Amino acid sequence: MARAKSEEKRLSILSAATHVIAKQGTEAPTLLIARQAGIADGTLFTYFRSKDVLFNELYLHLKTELRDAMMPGYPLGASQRDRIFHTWHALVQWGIDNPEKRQAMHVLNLSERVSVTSKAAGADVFSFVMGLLKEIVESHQLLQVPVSFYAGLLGVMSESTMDYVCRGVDHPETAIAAGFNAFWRAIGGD
Amino acid sequence: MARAKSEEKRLSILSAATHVIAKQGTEAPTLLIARQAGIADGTLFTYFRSKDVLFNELYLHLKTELRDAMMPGYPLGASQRDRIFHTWHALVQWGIDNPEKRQAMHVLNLSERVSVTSKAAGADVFSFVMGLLKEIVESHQLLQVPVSFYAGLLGVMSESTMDYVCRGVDHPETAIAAGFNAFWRAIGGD
Amino acid sequence: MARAKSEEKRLSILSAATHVIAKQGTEAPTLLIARQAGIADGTLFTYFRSKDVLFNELYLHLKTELRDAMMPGYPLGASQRDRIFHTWHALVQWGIDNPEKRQAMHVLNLSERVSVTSKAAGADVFSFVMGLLKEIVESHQLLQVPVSFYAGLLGVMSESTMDYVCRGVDHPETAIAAGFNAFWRAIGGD
Amino acid sequence: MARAKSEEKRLSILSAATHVIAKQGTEAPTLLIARQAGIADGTLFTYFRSKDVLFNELYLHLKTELRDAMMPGYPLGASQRDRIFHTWHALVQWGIDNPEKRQAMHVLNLSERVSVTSKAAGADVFSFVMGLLKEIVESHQLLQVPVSFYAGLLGVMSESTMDYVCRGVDHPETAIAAGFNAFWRAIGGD
DNA sequence: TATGAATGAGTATTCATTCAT
DNA sequence: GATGAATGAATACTCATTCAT
Repeated sequence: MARAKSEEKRLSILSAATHVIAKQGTEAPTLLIARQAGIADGTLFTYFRSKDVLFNELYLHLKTELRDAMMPGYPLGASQRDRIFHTWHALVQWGIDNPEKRQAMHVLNLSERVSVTSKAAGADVFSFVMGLLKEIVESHQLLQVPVSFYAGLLGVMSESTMDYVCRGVDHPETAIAAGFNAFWRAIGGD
Repeated sequence: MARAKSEEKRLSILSAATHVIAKQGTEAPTLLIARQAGIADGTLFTYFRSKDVLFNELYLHLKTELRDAMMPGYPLGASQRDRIFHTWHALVQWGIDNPEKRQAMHVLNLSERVSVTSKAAGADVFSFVMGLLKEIVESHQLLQVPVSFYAGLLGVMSESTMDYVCRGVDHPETAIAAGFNAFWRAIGGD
Repeated sequence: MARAKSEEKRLSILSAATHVIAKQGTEAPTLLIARQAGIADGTLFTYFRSKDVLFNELYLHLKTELRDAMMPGYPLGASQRDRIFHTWHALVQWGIDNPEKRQAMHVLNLSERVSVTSKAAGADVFSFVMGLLKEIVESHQLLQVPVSFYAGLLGVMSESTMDYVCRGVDHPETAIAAGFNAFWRAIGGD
Repeated sequence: MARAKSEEKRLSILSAATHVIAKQGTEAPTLLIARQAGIADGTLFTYFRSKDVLFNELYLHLKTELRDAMMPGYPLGASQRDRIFHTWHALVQWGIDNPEKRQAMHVLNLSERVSVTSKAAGADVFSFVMGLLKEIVESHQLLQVPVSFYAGLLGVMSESTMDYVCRGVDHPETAIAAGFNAFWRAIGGD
């Protein structure tokens, strides 16, 4: 069998890895991840051939989960602003609700251990956002630089907003909105 | 007297460390740094007591260099837009001209090895920018969130711009300007 | 279940350490001990958390073994002379039969790596000898100095005797007896 | 020149080495010895070709000094007991007065770094004692074992006495005498 | 399949000794 | 001769991965 027995165990390893990576980075020993998952050191390697494989799979796992969190309630027929706001809000809310997952994703993004291929696959998650952004940016005539540049801004500006909220803030919704407004202006809105 | 400890050698270690950290991260062996600097393994430790000391000193060294690069030509009496543009331009230009230094600084910023003290000292570099931003943001009445939030945006949006340019682009100045315009709009400019 | 941690392997590490310490002292590399024990470098540390832990455990292991060698055949109801002679003989005989263990114990006794706690525990081995010596010394009215002084003499005079025998001698029993007679006279016997 | 310039500096290195070895053993870095002697690290090696050479020379230096301390006031025509007591007293007194030198000598005696040749040369220091002991032991008819055995007893029993006194004692002379009496009885005196 | 003992390559730092100044 | 920077071999311990049980 290509994949080992218990799916539950697989998930608990991914969850343990998220926790450990968020706290200690990618140099944390696999032993810690195994302990956190409640399994023996060696067992980890029946589920993931190597540490790098684990990290690549975790990266995609997290990206997928994030995408799934961004879908529900998407207002298909609404205005550009409402649609991109929904995306922004779902993204930031997920980050705030799952700080360890966000931190782990961030660390993995910078790690050499996650392959270019995985990173490319992870970027696809945002492909649907690209379409929306393209529509907006074109209508705003901001095409000196490609849409991917504005997609990048969405990424880092939302991260900035999450960081700010996570540092402790009285009214998260105000912050989320302020962040969005900055982004909306940045891409020529209003 | 014996050979004096050579400032030139010290700098070549810092430079080697920049190169190696940019490529491999902070877990790269000191042996590689020494080799890159053209010295013996042990010699590194006559210049820096430990790996951590080296990394902390390098961090401040890079921050200082960046600050020095942002000063010349600052248009003291000019408009808000011109002043913040000068800052933006110097920052982005330095990053484009010194991709390894930028990457190393980024890695060190995230590293546990660089102490909170060093990071605080490094942040002071941008204190003069804070003043300018405060002036702008207040005049634009964007105070639902503190100025530090917009300072964060300056950081990540300029990084985004540098990444974009470094990925290879025909007209860097266009990209730098496009990035600035996005930032300027984000902070309420028009 | 996985391989159980083998008591046999633990003992072979202790034995290898005895050999190496006797030859090279406590500064001998752990690599040598591992090689001598027929295991991999790193395996040593699954049995003993650190070099110091190994040395402390070895110290107590040897002390315990020595005590066990001194017990059998102790003539409970015999004269003072016969009882202390039995002790002397067992001690010297063990030292002659186990020159490496004796040397290792000696080296460990002087080493900073063996904790005060371990040394105190090791000293308890001789507590029963202290009782006997006290009885003898008091009956000989040699109390200008405390019994511990004469216990010290027992230690160094028996060591001296072992050294002498180990240097190569025709009739060990004659030497053992001569050494004992000197000690017996030293503590006021006869 | 076979020997470097300042005899004073040579002596201060020997003195520094005594101090450092007594405190830290023979594994103490030469850097510490140099510092203690008030000279540069490298200078030590113009006076002593290597660490081992330094230790061998120090060993003989200390042995010689001890011999010199045992000579004055030797009662040539006196009784056996008085002559050996003088030797004993001088020896123990020197040890009490110079605990670091005694400790260093002890450590060097056990060290692999001091050659067999040096140790043999060091033993010669006691050759004059051997003559006296021979005379006594023969007259006491204790010749089942050679005189060297009783010389060994002199060494370890006097060491034991010094240890006892150095541990802190109210009347050193009483202890010195008690130790001597034990030794005198051990070699058949009465 | 699960376990955890066994492996051995990898790494920061120390230190005796050399040698440029 | 004196200095102390330069050298690089040496060493305890860690950890990803394998494999006997």
